[in-house]
Amino acid sequence: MNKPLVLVVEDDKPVRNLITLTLDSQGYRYQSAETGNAAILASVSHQPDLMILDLGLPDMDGLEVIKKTRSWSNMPIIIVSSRSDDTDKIAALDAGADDYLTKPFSVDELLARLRVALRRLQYMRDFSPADEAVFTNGRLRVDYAAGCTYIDDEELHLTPVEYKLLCLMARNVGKVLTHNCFIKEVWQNTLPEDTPSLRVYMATLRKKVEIPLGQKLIQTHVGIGYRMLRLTGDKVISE
Amino acid sequence: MNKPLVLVVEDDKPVRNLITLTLDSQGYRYQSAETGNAAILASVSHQPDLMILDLGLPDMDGLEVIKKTRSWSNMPIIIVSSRSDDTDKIAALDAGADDYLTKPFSVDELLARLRVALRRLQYMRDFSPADEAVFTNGRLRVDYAAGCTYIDDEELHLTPVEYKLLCLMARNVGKVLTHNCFIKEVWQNTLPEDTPSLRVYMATLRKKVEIPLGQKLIQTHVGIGYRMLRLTGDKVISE
DNA sequence: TACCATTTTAACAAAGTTATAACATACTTC
DNA sequence: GAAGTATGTTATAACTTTGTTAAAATGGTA
Repeated sequence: MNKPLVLVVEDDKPVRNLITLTLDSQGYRYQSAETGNAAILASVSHQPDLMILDLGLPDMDGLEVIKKTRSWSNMPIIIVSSRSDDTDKIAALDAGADDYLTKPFSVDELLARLRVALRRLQYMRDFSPADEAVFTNGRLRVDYAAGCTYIDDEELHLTPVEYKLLCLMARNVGKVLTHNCFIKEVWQNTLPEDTPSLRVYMATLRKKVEIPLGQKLIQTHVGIGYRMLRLTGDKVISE
Repeated sequence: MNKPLVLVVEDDKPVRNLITLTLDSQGYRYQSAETGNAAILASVSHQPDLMILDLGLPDMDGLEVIKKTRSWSNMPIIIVSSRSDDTDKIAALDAGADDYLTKPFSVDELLARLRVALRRLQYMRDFSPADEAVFTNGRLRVDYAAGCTYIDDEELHLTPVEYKLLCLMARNVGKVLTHNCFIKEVWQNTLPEDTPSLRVYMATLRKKVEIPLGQKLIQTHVGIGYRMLRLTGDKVISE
């Protein structure tokens, strides 16, 4: 998980600031909401990794927020509340919250409990049925979950860059991708005027993929970029 | 989960009784231990679903119990302790505990937090790849329940880390696992510092496993990670 | 304390990957 | 059709990652 996104739901500004500043200093990304409705909206649209939720919100009870969120998500929810009563804690936990801290709380403890939740989340993601997503195009097959590429049932050995390029084109079959698009995706944020290696990689990819396939797969668009052709079943003789 | 089994580790008899009686009344099965060593023994041999752990034990620090348990299990651990200091909480949570209650605690809150942990456990079991008790790949066999590894019927002696690495790959046969994936799983809470040890372990694992097998099992994906190959064993009788 | 097994660190060799250059070929424009 | 530009190809060098070994730290145990 690269910089987890935490949704902070808290109407009291000083407390909210305390939390968000702390999160920021620890390298987390965050987003905040002051009301229950805003929280639900934000959690649906931004899909945060975790929610820190105050129970006393102006527009609706925190319990409602938990229940609504749980109707579609299993994201960890950590309650931070001034209600220290047992019944409140139990109600929140049973409604689907993962942890409950009573105000005033220690920032360090909050961080520790946040780490616990994220650790578990990571574990669940690692072990949950990884996207069985497999891309197929003619006899070419890319197994994203396994990180492997096949032609028929022969495995292709691709270097990381080659694999990334192929995936990028696979996820956009039929579309022309510009040079900049490739460079941005594969070489992240390096200098934009560097295309010579892209050509080299295309050459090796073609050698590795088109030769065993026996047909053209990567099409050049002069002055623009490249695209992967959509292959039909067995043999295609195009162009 | 039919009647979850809870391991209660607590040397103070009245508290222990309070907890176990409560568990009993709620329909949980339980087992108790008064010392750290007894706890570890019990958790290995009886494989409880969850552990309730007091940090102040006569023979060893509770932190040690957490760490030892975490070296082979991901069972939920709920701390119940009289130490209310932040640093104690943080140390325990970072060592692998899932929750932390300070004495005196409310029985009802403990039960609620227990339900949270079990709820999550259930979810994880539902979604984790069908946990077979024994993994077989060609002539390699890993008995998860017993924690043993065999080639043909010869037992392999693996250190804890080696065993974990092998299990991780076994549970993901055919998939490429990234370095980070290994580090997160095996070294739990250490940070994304580059771990040269991983390479060393792979080397020893290969020596221990591939040599007696007589074939390649662990494949390197440069710049990415490793994966275990699915072997088409000679000795496989049926699918 | 000293011993043992395990884990981590360090150093270097080996292997694999990526970038660069040089040249060949194809394409576009006029 | 020629000039100029863009792309394809190949080889090589620089670089990064990985494998391997040994030694040092760690931690548990008698």
